Amino acid sequence: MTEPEWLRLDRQICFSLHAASRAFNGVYRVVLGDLGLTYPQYLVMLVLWEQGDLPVKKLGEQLRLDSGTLSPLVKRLEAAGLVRRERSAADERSVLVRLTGEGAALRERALEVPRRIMSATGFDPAEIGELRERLDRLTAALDAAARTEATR
Amino acid sequence: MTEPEWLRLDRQICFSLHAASRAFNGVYRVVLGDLGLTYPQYLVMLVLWEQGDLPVKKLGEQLRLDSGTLSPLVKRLEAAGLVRRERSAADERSVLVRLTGEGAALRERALEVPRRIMSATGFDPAEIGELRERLDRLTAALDAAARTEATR
DNA sequence: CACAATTAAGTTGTGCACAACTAAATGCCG
DNA sequence: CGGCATTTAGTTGTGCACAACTTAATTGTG
Repeated sequence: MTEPEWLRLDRQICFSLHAASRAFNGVYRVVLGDLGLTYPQYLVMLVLWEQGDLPVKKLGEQLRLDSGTLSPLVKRLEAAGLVRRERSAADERSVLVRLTGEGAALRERALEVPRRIMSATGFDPAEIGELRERLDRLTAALDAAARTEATR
Repeated sequence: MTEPEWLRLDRQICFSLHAASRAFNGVYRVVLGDLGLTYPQYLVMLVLWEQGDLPVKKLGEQLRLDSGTLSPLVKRLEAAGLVRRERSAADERSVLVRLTGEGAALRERALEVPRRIMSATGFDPAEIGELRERLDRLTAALDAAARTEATR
């Protein structure tokens, strides 16, 4: 394979992933519009619904997002009345993110989201599972490589 | 399957894609750092290297990006000395993006990028091809669904 | 116990994505 | 030909991602 062909191929691969990510985002934008949530905000709410109130730190670990992204995002959720932020009494550095009644109630309306997303993909559950497995493997490899490259 | 389980599953799927996209971005950030390019800027340069000078409009069609994203991005490429922007004489609405000598020369240094990315994925070419096929199919389905949902 | 290192959250600055809008040039139709 | 719709860029505003930095609280160690 000649080098120019490598560049062509690379364009196709990186472009495919970029496009898929943006397309997914677009569908979530439409589906979540009804709930007044963005896609990353929905991810935060999913974690809170599943695991209950959590400090910002724990949220960041779950979603692999740092405080630079989470702090303003959580503030917007608070402005929307879905969560409250409370300094932990035990450790004043930590801020606990708590669902409000309204935030907890939103879960009911969110229950229809997954099915709408699934049907938008046009994939059956098995295929989705396989894709997910592949993406997770890819992510792990890429994260490892980024660390190695960075310290090269 | 109970409804809470659907929410759990959804979190896993959307999260996997989001994570993969960001992980890819991270590797490109490291690899492209040497060239002084971001990932979307690299995509623009790939199109220009492959297809020669293009108006902003055509670039946007290729990359599915609108002028709100492309205008400032191309300006940054111009500030970096990689491209020039020229109003078309034939149609004064159109702006032609032209590679400078420096921009064209950068292609040489970019030739190593695809191999570094490939090796970072830990996937062989066949597996990458398969993943790409699946992602493209997913993107097509999602785009179609977003249009249907939007007009529902 | 005092103080240096660590940790949690937040802030600042850059860049991308996208919606909504503006401005200017072109095309088309009566 | 004149005026209106369309097309092409660009602008504005919001939100996310991330790097680099700041601040305040806590931990660990001499």
